[in-house]
Amino acid sequence: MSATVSDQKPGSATRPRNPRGEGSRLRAEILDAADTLLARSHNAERLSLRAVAKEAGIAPTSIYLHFPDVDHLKLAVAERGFVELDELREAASNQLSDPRQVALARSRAYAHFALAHPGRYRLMFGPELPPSLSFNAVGSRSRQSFETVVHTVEICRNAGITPCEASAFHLATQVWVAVHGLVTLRIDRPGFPWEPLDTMVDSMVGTLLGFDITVPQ
Amino acid sequence: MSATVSDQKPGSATRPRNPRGEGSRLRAEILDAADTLLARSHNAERLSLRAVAKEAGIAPTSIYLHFPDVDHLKLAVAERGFVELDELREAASNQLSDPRQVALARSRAYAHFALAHPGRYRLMFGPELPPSLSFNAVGSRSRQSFETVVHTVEICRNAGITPCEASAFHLATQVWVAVHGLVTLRIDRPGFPWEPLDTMVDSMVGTLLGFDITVPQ
DNA sequence: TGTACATCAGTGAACGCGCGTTCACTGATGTAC
DNA sequence: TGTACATCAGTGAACGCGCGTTCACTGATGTAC
Repeated sequence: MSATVSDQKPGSATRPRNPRGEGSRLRAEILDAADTLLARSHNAERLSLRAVAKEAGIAPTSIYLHFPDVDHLKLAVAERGFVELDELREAASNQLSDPRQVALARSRAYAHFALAHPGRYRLMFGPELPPSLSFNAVGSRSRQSFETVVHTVEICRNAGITPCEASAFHLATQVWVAVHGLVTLRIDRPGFPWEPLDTMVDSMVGTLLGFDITVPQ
Repeated sequence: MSATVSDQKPGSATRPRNPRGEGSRLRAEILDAADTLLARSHNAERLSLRAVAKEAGIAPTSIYLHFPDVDHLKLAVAERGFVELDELREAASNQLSDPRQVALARSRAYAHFALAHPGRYRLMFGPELPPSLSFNAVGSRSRQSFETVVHTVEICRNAGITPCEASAFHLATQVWVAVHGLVTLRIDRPGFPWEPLDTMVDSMVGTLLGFDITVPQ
């Protein structure tokens, strides 16, 4: 058990600098450290630049090599979260053909992501990012993410499943806000006597989209 | 326009002390100052003991005459919020007899309260209060507040309006989380192309409770 | 009627902490000549 | 082959700020004797 040069504890002061030309590796390390921090203390903790630097084992000033300020760091963390959320929803539904099953599976995947990563979820959909970063502008990651919900609902409509008088945008918005409310309250009020998560997601999404939740597999 | 002794600017250093025996007046002044602060900066601001003291025109230490720590101050602010929310819902529905109209009017009043007082709403339903204050325990103000939703749904069920296979608790929970998701996202993502608030509340609550939204007045 | 004392409604200074950001710097590695 | 210089990947000290909380205190008003 002899200590060697390659022994690198996280947060150790002997972190080796990246080789020339590979400075951008630190950017990923910073974002990883932020995710770690958010995962560790999911109790309403805020992300701070200094805490991220400490977790990454670097000086606070080194963050500025890759982000102009702390808000842009938060933005980058949120954007990585949207990528992961989209991947999880895709993975949960790409083997399914019934549009109803697709809608339910994607909604469940969304809810599971939120409850598995409450800190990241809050950064993505909560009040911590300043509105100046225009996170809900058309074309932004979060809007792209919402458009996949609209698309899923449109497939249901084209299959004649949902009530035809409501627009896909209208229904997608309802599904989004309902599942968002469900997961945020489950995170923030864990003492409430919640029914099982999947049961509630299926029930609410099924009702809002106008189909029964017990569809054949 | 001569200055007299009774000229009391808010935050002035010349705040007169309360008469003997009336020290508890300050408690209400502190809570008023907290509400003012929350109303002024509803952009994700946190309530701080020092900021409340400054707004009330007192020394930070004076808060401790009435609250053991900052969390109990926040708790008191939240509890006043629940009282006001209950009053607003009652006022919005006490002239109505149709159970469907009652359910919709109370839901709309809830949503209006949240959007009119986003800072207070976040304190009541968000992550800012430590779970140790057991805010969702049976019998707490927030649980009492939720029980009124269950009661409203029960009246609908007894009138044969809602689908009979779902329990009132089940449906009330769905209504609560749906409207909560709607108002928090409207607060935190004001750039999204939202449909009118009342339209969305009526549509979601009507769908979840199983009745059409265009009921006769 | 006078006075000592208790109570009440607060205040003021100080503590140690974490925060975002700035500025000047260090020291290794590549490249031009 | 040697050397001056530019670039790159970071660091360290310091700034002013707001935070929650502590401790000892002040000064007015009531009450007991």
